[in-house]
Amino acid sequence: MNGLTIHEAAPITGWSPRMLRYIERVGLVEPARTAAGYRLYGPEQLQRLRTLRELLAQHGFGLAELGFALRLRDEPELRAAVDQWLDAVPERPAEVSPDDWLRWEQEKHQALLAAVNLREMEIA
Amino acid sequence: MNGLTIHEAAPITGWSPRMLRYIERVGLVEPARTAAGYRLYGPEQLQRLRTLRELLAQHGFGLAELGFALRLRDEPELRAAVDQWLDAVPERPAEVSPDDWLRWEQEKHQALLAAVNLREMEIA
DNA sequence: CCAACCTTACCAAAAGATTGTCAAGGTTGG
DNA sequence: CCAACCTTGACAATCTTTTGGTAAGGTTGG
Repeated sequence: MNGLTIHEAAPITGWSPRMLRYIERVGLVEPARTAAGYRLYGPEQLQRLRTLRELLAQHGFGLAELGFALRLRDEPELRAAVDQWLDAVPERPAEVSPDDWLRWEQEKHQALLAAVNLREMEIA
Repeated sequence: MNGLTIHEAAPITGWSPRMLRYIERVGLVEPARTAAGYRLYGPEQLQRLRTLRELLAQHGFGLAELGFALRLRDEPELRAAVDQWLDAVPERPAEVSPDDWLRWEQEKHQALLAAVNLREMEIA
């Protein structure tokens, strides 16, 4: 039996047994298992669980956010989509010429009508 | 008046005025302002708001998660802390020698006692 | 074999995120 | 100046996430 059971690991790490299972389901800190399926927390896992407490406490975020950060590094497609959206047009809207703005103003009413049409299409 | 007001931008983007303010508070899509403080949505913001709809719908996550991804790129300290935690010991716990495991087993009882002491210190 | 563990799977309370609505007040175009 | 916008802020309904508990059943050490 090379590791601590969930009820032994709980008081050491500061998490409840319930939360240790939850943390595992989110994908952070996955302990080894015995042949029968019992969780076994080794030194690495215990250390990780302790630092996890500090990490969440010091910067103000939760398990969901950290789980999302994990997804971002595990799923390249997701990472790419998010990065692409975040990278888009962060610059000042100053490079638009007066002509463009004029055209924009003229198309404003048109755009509103288009939106109404879109709404109707969604309803139908 | 180079841009759409919040009630004009709403039907075009598919978000409600309330949500446009919420999206701004999360840090995604911040429109320009008039001297009096009125929000002005330009072509970039409108495009961003439309793609935001798709992004959230296609991959299953919400504004909070995307807001956290934004924080990760805006706050280097946060990024470093999260990366450091996620990078830690992802390898199999197979490199531990039997001697180490023996020592670990012997220290197990000791660790539990230490945990109890810690608990008492927190209470006091 | 039995007491004391462990497992998964639910139900539900507490907390947080999302969304609407309303109130009090400032801005603007005619 | 007035109607029709806009602003921020607060309260609240709703939905999801977080957390605890409990039930039904398998595992283990003595």
